[in-house]
Amino acid sequence: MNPGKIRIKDIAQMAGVSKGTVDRVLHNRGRVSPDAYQKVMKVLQEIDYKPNLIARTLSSNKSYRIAALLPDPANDGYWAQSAEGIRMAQSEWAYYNTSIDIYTFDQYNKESFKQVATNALATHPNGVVTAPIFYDEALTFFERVREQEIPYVLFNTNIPEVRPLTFIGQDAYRSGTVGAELMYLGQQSGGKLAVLHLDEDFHNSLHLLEKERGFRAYFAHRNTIHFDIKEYSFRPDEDHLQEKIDTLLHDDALRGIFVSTSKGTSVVAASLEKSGKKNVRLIGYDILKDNLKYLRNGTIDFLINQNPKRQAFLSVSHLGNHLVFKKEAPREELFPLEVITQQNLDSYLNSGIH
Amino acid sequence: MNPGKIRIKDIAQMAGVSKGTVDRVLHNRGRVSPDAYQKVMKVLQEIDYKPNLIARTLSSNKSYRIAALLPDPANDGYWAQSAEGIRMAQSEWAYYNTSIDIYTFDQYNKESFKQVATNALATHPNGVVTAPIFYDEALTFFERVREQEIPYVLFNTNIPEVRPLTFIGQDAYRSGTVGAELMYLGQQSGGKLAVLHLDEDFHNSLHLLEKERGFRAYFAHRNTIHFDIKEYSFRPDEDHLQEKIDTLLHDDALRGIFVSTSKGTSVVAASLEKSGKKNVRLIGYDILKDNLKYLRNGTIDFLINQNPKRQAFLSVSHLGNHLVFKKEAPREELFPLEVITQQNLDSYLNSGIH
DNA sequence: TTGAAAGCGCTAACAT
DNA sequence: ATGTTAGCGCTTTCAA
Repeated sequence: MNPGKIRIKDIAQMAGVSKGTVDRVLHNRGRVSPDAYQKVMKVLQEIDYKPNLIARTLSSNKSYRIAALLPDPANDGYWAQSAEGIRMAQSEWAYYNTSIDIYTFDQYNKESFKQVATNALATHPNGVVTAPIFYDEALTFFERVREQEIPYVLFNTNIPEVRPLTFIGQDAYRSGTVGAELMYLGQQSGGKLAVLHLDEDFHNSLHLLEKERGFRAYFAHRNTIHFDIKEYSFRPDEDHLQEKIDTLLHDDALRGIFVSTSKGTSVVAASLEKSGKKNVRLIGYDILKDNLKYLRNGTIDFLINQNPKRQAFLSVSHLGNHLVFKKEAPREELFPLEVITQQNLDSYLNSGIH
Repeated sequence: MNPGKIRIKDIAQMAGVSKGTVDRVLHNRGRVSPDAYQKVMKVLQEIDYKPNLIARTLSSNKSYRIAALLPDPANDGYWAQSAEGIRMAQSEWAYYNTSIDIYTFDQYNKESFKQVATNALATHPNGVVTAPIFYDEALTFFERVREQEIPYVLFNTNIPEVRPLTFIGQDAYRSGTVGAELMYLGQQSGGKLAVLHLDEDFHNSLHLLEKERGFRAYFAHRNTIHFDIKEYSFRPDEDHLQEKIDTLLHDDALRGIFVSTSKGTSVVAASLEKSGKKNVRLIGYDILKDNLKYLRNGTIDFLINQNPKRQAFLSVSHLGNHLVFKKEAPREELFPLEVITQQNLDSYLNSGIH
């Protein structure tokens, strides 16, 4: 049927040992004499052995449980998309005896994260995927996860110090330079620009700071361009938030606003639309329901897509491949910085996840 | 281990028959007494049996050959990327006893395609993936393929009439409107625009015509914008090609050029750079080596990414899943229309295929 | 018409 | 340290 295919049995024959020995060498299970080891390795080097993953999976007949921790998707379009990605992964991995348990926590409440994380860990999952939005709490959590030797994948926010199996996300600094580039496109130099962060825990959100740094660097490196760039940061539950944004829009010298979060984007867009100003460029993040109408009617000029659905989906994929198929996962996978405009929006909405 | 899972053995037990009988019922193989049939069906109706696809695949121990037909990647950056995608698919699917044979033909020679297609079909592959760039020849080819009941996937160029298992590509019309949008960004109305096709067989290339149609439609729908849009089409081996392009660039009223093919993009960029003109916007296709430097130095303003590598890779994936795992493939998968700029280019170059 | 059994390639437990 | 063997769930062949 498949003449070219080399099986463990064949390797054993070629090396003059038994299947068991080959298996031990392949998986570094030890209990192999140096002599036998050499013989097997020699054969392995000569041929390109590709294990039959189907047989491997069937044989080991293991089932895996992956715990996925993410902020509550209710009332939050961004995390809703992440959750959607996890759900797609669920049905995909069901074929491989791998289930994904979703644990959601309150994105505004660190205690809630700690609680949920403890619960998740108590079930002794075989792997963990998380969007570690609380820095300190994530550190202690992953210390415990690592103690139990459970592999874990991070998405959305990176914490390199915890050395995850994989990080899935974007380069925040470059994201900022892309924002700046889109801001400058066809514009004239001069006037004011605002960088606006709308986040619960801004000063702990390294990636938002990085976006801003990138945004500023773009202009700083071009000395023919001069903008007065101001930073504003607010909390979603801040008092008089809407008024504060209205006020900053009032400035007639304002030429553009770069909003670093998806939820901030629609909030600012609402104000901007209300103000009736046509000459303020607005750049924000993500293809969320709340953002769509503003992009369509031109209030938002560009969105940068962080692709939360795919981030979540791929996080599970990498972890699943690691557990089930023993494939090695990349240390990190940085998504492209997708620019969404009125005209290409639908092509993104209609495209699948694969 | 996996308590919820029902196996054929379990069904047999419940129905009071043997595994073999259940299998015969499941696959309508006949040779089952009405009585036994009833008993099995009754159980099947009560439970939700999901066959273990892994076991099925291993057991049937089939191997599959997929024939991939595409233009010769030598000296063509675009098709080189497609070929790269096929090669990645090769190593991916080698795990599943599925090999992919690559057949390349001369993209400027229909006879070559016919010849190669005949050769490929003569090997009786289990599936075919093709970029059907020659319309008429593709029609007759797929007629023969269908006669042999071999499933086939198209990518790059769609021919809906041949009803492929799946089409992988982009919406060419929308691609044109995206090009137009990028052309208009921050520009003032008035002046001339050029749509340039550089293709061997332009009038047979429906998708290039569609791009142009989309490009024009964008402006036609906005009656505040007025551009004089001219179409030029050349063959890559056309006499005095470079001079002709130089000439059209000479026009001082020219404000922008939309090039509908990837190879055309770098050709025009070379002329444009040489001309020293800074006020002509250039929009083209694809992240090819030849295009990169022009995007980096600002000669090319935007690229629209068709993602040939991923198109090819996914074509094989869908076909492979169909053959090996009996998964159903989507009728078509349209890729997002990705906008590539100076700043987000690297994020695309660095990102993987998954 | 039916049941029993071999086997797909790999893993892992079990003798030796 | 090494070889043998019993599965994993399904397909398919072979007796009965």
